[in-house]
Amino acid sequence: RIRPHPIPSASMNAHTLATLLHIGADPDPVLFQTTFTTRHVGEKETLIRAGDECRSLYVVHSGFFRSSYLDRSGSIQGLGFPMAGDTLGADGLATGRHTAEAVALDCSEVVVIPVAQLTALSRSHAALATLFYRLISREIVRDQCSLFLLGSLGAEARVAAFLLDLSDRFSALGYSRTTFNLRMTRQDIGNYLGLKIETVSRIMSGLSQQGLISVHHRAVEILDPAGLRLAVEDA
Amino acid sequence: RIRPHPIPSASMNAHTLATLLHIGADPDPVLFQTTFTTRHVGEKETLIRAGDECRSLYVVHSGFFRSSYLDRSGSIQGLGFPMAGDTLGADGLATGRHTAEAVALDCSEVVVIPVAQLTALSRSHAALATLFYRLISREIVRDQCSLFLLGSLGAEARVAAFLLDLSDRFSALGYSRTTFNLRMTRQDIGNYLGLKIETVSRIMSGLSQQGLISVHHRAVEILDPAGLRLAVEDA
DNA sequence: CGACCGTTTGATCCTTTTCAATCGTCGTGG
DNA sequence: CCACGACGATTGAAAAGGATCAAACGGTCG
Repeated sequence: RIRPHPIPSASMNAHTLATLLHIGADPDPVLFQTTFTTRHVGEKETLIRAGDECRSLYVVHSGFFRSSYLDRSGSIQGLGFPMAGDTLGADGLATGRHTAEAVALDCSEVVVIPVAQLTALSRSHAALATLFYRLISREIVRDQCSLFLLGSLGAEARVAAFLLDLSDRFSALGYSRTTFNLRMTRQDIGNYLGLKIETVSRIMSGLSQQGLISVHHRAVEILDPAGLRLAVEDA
Repeated sequence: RIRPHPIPSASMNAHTLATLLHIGADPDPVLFQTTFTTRHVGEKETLIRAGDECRSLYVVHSGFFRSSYLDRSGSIQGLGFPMAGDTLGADGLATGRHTAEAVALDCSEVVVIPVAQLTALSRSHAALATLFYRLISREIVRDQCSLFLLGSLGAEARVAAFLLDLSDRFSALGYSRTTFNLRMTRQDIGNYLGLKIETVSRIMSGLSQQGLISVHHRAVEILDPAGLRLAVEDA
């Protein structure tokens, strides 16, 4: 599906990028001089395909993605739902080829960081090198949290934790902490949490009946955050 | 437990490090000049504690580790069993504090890469920057594979995949691909695979009865690698 | 030799999956 | 504008997979 209108292209300086990433950076003039281009990604468009050569990293500027790992045998494992400030493609640096794919669930915009610039800029400016290392390391922390979710928590706790995580992230971006629309399908949630979609649906209903949330398809309202946190803990 | 004899300390140049990591590097003379110190870690000694300030990354030179994520509520999630060539501590770069701990299961030796040198060397030598980025990115790939294990595979498949992974890694280090001793307890395996120790034990016995492996406590022999791979696939 | 720690095995319970059917919503075309 | 069709979501009942509880076994170290 080709976008009918010209693809908007803009640029962003490194200091703004650091702000977007919530990574504190000294107001080094070089950070203002260094700019990256941004790229538009249409809804349902695949930004990164598994097996692709890794030419750039991407930092989400706006929009919403789904990233997932594809096994040769066809089964899929959701890895996360990156949104503004999150990084895409850091898995590709290791071997030069991406192992995970990234699809936009919303019309989105990403900051493009060519790998060539990654090393070139690391070389010229220590502040940028630090920025990049933190960027990539954050992916590790995020993945390890997900591992904890999948390995140690029961189904209800996983869903509760998932909703609380979304709540926090939306809130951090200035959206409502309590009321939001899920951009992903139940299938996507299931793939991410290691649950079948019936289970996800059932547990959503269960949390609703407990009065912790209110759900209508993709519209979610968090009624009792403390209660949800409790549902995560005691599992 | 204090080691009674003096702690051996040596150094390793960056080219040797790149070789250890199986990361191809041009024989740049600067790689030979740049050296890192190594550090001994005694059996059961904790190299990295969750919450510690992140001063260095470590690359395992010899030995065997267990790394795990600790939740505030006390529950634990195994993250992996790093051995020679694997990296420890890359989670700490994001915030400056480690979120995961690393314990030596064997008497081990690690190459120390101070974070200060990480940026300094990235600045002076592009080849080293590339090396470091690959190093850290590889952790992401590894974690994402684990996510797939936990999210998409059943208990038997997880154990089978775990054994095959160990087999590959031991083989890559020059040890036997078919016969090896597990350095970790069933509990450690369970924490890593998101299974209870009884389940791990039962499945080991099951694989043994199917003639795929032979187990006696921690001594494992892989009798039918293809069969094991099959056990991973069809789950 | 005896105590302890890690492992194995069995029986039962609980959670999640599976299979199946229905409902609701949105988009399309009559 | 309404009807239809497609897809996603929900719900129920039965089955499977792990967890839990409980007990015994085996090796190691004092």
